[in-house]
Amino acid sequence: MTPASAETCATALHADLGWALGTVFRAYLKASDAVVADLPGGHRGYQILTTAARAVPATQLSIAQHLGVDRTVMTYLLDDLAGAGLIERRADPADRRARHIVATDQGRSALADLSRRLGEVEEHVLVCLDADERTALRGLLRRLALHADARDPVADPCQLVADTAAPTRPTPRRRGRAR
Amino acid sequence: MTPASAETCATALHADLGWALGTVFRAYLKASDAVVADLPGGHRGYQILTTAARAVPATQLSIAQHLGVDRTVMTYLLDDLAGAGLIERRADPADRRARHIVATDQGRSALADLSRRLGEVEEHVLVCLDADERTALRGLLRRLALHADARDPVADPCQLVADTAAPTRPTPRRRGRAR
DNA sequence: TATTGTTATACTCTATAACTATA
DNA sequence: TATAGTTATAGAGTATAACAATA
Repeated sequence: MTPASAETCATALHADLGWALGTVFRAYLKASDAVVADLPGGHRGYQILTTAARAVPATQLSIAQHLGVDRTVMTYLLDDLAGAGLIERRADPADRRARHIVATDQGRSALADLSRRLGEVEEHVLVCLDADERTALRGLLRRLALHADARDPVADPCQLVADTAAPTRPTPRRRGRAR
Repeated sequence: MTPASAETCATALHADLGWALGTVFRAYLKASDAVVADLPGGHRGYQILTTAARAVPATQLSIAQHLGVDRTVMTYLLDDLAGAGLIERRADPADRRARHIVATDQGRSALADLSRRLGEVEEHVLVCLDADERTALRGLLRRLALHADARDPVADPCQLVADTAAPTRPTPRRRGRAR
């Protein structure tokens, strides 16, 4: 076991927002895995269920987009949730191509239980922050998420990095056999 | 196009820390994709490079653990980074099983360029927050990430959800053919 | 015997393409 | 013609298992 481990690596990356986001996100997923383990679709199943329990029904496509899921994957996820009796697909009277996703009574009661337990997990993930800091973080993340959700196109970053003078070489992203 | 879209769905999920984290993380990945597109390993390649550029060298395994990557995947990632001339594997004099990962000169100059451009992307992702809020968010996320990084085992959540009275049914997590 | 790193393989997950039905 | 949803399939990504070298 080399001495160069935890805090060394951490300090190296502490300025990287991407690393912090990824690490916290992974920690959340890991901490909440047990709660959603028996739910079809896991974490995404829970988020679908949350959307489906709302008063105003959303279509498969709109849910997929706002959850960052491909629409073909959404089909499978909904198949499983419907198979478990948690959601239903209903024809959109205004557009017979689309389906409204609504939670069943069973889905709502499952959601209530899951929400309570995930709330506990969230607090546990934030355990090293005090009450004010937790509120602040939740608020900031929520604003960022809503902002990102609103303007999905993400046009600007393309301009930001328009001067893409390849920093290394145009490696085709896939591993090479060499050693 | 149904009226139930963006803000409807968003309000439904705004209380969910997991959704916010995932959405912001995806937004970051999307915004920074172009910057790391030509770097072997993409985002993870960048984080490995950051670690490799530090004064105190880290081993493959320690990097893998702190980046949430399987050690077998780390081998491939390092193969590509080494193939591009950005990092080197050096024998750990204290333990000849382990390899120290160090950045080459080329790797350091590539890292400098990438860091600058990723910094711009980060600011762009945080564009809807003012300066104080950005600092606050970075600080809070950093503390959470360091905390999660320090105690990887994540023992507590298992106790938190010890009373796992399956909320739905023990679905084997995989999709069923039924419709 | 346990651990680091490597390799091959099997597996999971995702996305592409093609199709149906609506608009 | 374009869009919502479905399906099959190919492809990317991941992890398991087995191995070699070292502790």
